[in-house]
Amino acid sequence: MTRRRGEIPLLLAMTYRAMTEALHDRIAAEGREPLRPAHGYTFRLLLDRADVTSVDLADHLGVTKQAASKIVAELEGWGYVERRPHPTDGRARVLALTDKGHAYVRHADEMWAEIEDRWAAVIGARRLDDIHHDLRAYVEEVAGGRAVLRPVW
Amino acid sequence: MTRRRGEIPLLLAMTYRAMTEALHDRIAAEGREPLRPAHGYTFRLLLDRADVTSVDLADHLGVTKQAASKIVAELEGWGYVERRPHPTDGRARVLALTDKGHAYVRHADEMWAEIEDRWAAVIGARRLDDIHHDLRAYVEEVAGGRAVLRPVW
DNA sequence: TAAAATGGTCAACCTGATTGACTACCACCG
DNA sequence: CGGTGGTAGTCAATCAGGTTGACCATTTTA
Repeated sequence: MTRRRGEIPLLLAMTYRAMTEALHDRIAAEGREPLRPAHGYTFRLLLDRADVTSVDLADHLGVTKQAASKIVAELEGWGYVERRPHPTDGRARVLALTDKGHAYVRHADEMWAEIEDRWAAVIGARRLDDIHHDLRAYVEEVAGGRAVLRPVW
Repeated sequence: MTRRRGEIPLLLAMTYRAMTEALHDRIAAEGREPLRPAHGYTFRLLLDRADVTSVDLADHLGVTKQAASKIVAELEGWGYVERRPHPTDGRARVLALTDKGHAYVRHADEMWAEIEDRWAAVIGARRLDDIHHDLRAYVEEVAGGRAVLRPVW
């Protein structure tokens, strides 16, 4: 099949959209809280760093601190995240995953992995390695490694 | 670099997000109307089919007919789309691209192509062909070819 | 030919975001 | 010290894009 120049971005969107939908179907089937991508990106940031504040999160997600604060409030209400006093800065709060939060991340990772596996079953794991490499190359070399993850709207 | 299982969906999101941002920067730099992905998906549908109604568009975008109608109203206001009386159904209107709409699609295709080219410059056109093939395989074989394109959030 | 289904519009509301104003605290420089 | 400017976080108002629900006009079906 020949490729129309400029068609790739659309296919990326369709693929990611379909994968996200698959995940949300599973989350809904489990009767979980309506976790959105922003929540997932939040989890991932809290896993990577131990000193994250709301402002850091806002920056990471590419939203205002008010929006980030709302997300944190939701996650706190569901028991996935805690706000602890900052050790040295009396204004700030440090965000951290609770045990429940950690457990959820492991669970979500497994669901994503299974979704990815269905792709691997069609094209082969080797191909997926290549794609991984190529996507990283775009994000790092073309997009400058900026990891803003807010949804495309 | 070894690949963590389940990492691909996140990378897809980041890549698509970065590409979309690149496009929007260009659109903004040209001083154009704030066209969103939904507008682009609309153009593409109108290119493919000559008898599209608002309900068809709603279905294609995965939104309600009211939401689709608003999008059409915007595009009509900007002169990209026309609503013509339906030849046989007195209730319906047929949507069609104006000349300005067609010109914009050509322009947008070129912009997407250039964004894609920057990726090709890093990983090679051959790799991009493979990715094209693999993405299509996911969309068709795993996601069942459903082409709902509404944004992920 | 009456009843059900469909295309489209209007209006009210929901939600996730924004902007703007404000408080409390920190950091630096005189 | 101490005041001045910057920063973390909250509250409140508003916006934008979407939804639900009611409705009319037309078309399709029984």
